[in-house]
Amino acid sequence: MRRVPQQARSRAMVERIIEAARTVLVRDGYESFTTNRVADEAAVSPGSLYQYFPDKSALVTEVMDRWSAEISDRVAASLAATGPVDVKDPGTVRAIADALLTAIESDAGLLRIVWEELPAVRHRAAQHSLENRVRELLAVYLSASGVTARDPSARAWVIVMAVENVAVRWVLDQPGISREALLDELSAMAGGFGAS
Amino acid sequence: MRRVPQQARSRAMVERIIEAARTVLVRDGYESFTTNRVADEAAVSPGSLYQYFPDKSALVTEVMDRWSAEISDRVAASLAATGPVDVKDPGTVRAIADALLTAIESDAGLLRIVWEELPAVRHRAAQHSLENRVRELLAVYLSASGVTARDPSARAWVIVMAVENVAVRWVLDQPGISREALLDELSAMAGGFGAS
Amino acid sequence: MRRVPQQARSRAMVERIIEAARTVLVRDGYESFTTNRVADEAAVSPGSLYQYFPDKSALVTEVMDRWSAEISDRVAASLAATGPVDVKDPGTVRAIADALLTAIESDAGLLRIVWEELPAVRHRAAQHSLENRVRELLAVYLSASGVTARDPSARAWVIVMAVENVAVRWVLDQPGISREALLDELSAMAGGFGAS
Amino acid sequence: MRRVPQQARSRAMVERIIEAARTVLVRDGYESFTTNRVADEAAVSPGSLYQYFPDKSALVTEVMDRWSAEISDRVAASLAATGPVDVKDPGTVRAIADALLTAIESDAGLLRIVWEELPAVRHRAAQHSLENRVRELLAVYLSASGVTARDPSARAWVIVMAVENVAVRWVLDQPGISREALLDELSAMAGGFGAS
DNA sequence: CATGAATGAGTTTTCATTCAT
DNA sequence: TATGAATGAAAACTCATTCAT
Repeated sequence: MRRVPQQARSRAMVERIIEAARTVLVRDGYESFTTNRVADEAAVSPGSLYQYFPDKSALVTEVMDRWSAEISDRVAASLAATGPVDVKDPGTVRAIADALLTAIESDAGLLRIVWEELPAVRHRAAQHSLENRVRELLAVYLSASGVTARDPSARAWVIVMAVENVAVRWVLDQPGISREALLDELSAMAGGFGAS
Repeated sequence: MRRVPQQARSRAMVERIIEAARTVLVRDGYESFTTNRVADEAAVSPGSLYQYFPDKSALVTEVMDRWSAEISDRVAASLAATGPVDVKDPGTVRAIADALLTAIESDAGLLRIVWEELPAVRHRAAQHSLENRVRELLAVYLSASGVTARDPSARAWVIVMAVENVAVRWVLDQPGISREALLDELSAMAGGFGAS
Repeated sequence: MRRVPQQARSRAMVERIIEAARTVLVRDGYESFTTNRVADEAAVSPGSLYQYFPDKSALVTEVMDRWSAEISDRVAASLAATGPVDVKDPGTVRAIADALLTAIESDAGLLRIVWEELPAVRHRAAQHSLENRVRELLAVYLSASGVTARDPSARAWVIVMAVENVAVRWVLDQPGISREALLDELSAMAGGFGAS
Repeated sequence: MRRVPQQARSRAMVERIIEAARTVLVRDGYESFTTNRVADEAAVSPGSLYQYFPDKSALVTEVMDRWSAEISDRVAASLAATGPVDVKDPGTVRAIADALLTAIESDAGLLRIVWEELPAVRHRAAQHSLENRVRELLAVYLSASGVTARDPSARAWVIVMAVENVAVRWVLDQPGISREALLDELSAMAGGFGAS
């Protein structure tokens, strides 16, 4: 029998549980997300689950926190890969939207759960992390670019909401629009304000 | 004891149940939405409830169907009140967005439940009716106006999604932006495409 | 199939549950007193139990309330059977103690549970009903008789406690003392104060 | 690292555990008395606890045995301090009751748990040690004094029970009677028998 | 010996649904 | 048809106890 350091053992167990939670969430949906089912899926006893998470919602929160961290990482990675963001360039919005799409496309299953099944009230923080990420990114561009509006913060808010929600819906609803066409429209939408 | 025609009695009962369901949904949230509670609220026995609805989710579906019909009606009513929609007028988007806001503002409580608490999977049809309504309206404008795009249907889809989601989030999140400013931004967003 | 009026049906069920609770309490003790076990014993589903009692402790409370009412009734009945209580008569204490013994002897099983197993904190009211009963009865005698003390209320309290506890311990511990001898001692104890 | 003889280490561990058990019992009550909590409080692993105690109830028993030994010691100490017990002196009962009060007052917290929360069945021996102690003491006095009764052992039993229970209730219920008044009544009660 | 992670049967309670009346 | 008492499977969570290290 292999020697496994304690630390490693518990880490492995936590990982197994979180992984199982994610699986159950995506496979069965939030209404069927039971602590017992997660324990089953993780091949772990219900008691063990409660040694690492104070209650069911802590489990969900953890899954969501990880998911939002992943999104952030992926957005950052995509942007880095695209090269430096020139804040004056109207292509910026496109790059950001592109990065965002890349990030959320990678786990559409969980995206659907987060967006459509989780009771928002209970998980607002993690749920809005996407928003925050997009807001941060666009804020830089918007303030730097020549875009003007009577109420700049209103404009920023509207653009963030629009880009975020349209991107999510495109991934979830598969409306038969090409990725390129979508990006075209999104940058037109944000950039077009210039003419207003 | 007055004789009440069966048909009428049943109709009244169904109405009472649906009304109670809506009340419970808005007052207590979806997590506390139990068939027993609805029966209580309707002053009806649980057994009766099951005489008209095969299961709990049918009840929710019915509430949502009615709600989306109301939204449609209100949008139509608002537009009618504003006067005829001139399809060439860039003010059209503003009018539509205005009508949409008016419609959803009138029952923000239920809007929140529908948007943030209901498991979307089970009620996709009703939930998407808003989109369909807006899509129909904008489709007319977009096709008639000079707005051109490489992919007109993509453009329409994006605008619909953007307007709808931004409007809903504005109502639910109360982001401290005036109604007028919001409408300004929304029409700029849609209209701005012209320059693209 | 016999027609049973609703009212009668639920009454019967409540009775079955309370009876089962009492049985389980006496047979298995408080630590094994489970809602599921009570439901089993009553041949009723756990759900039914909760239709009549808000929680486990309400069940216990009900059993205890009934038990203390029974005790009261039996004490009253015994005293009535003995004939009128002459408040000046030193035999009064004996009569009261006798009545008390008769009352608690009739359900020594439950007496043991109440006295030795129930967490006092949670059921103080019902648990002290014996005390109250004894206090009331003796209060009349003590105030009317020539018994004097520097602090009459202290004397009353001491006698009540002594009679009550000694009687209970005699029933529960079966110390090999005859009923008559016990009554002799108790009245000597209370009456003897006269000489102090 | 200092070498600690095994024996000594185990003794220290046992002590720590028992001490922790007592603390938890008094601080949190019997319903919250869990082996894990005791282990925590003792800064010891649950596994270690089970190396010295076969199960939870053995732990409780040990705490109670120690407690009753302490009571005995304190009673003895109080009596010793008061001076020699003159077996003919009617003040003897007073001295004994006084000693008893002193003993149980010193740890009213644990007294309450023992008297009101612990399932008596499981710990009868320890719980009755108080009685035994008092019985022994009073037995000497009663047999030596001129007190006569038809059944002397019955009389002894009654007095022991009365003194013990009244003393305990006085400590736990705080009935607003002075210590002196209580002692007066107790000795009157026991001594008054003389007149019977 | 000591550890403490892991266990899993068991606890209280809920609620969608049924069915005899 | 309407009732509502009854159901019972299942949920979240606990805790005395074990055993590999």
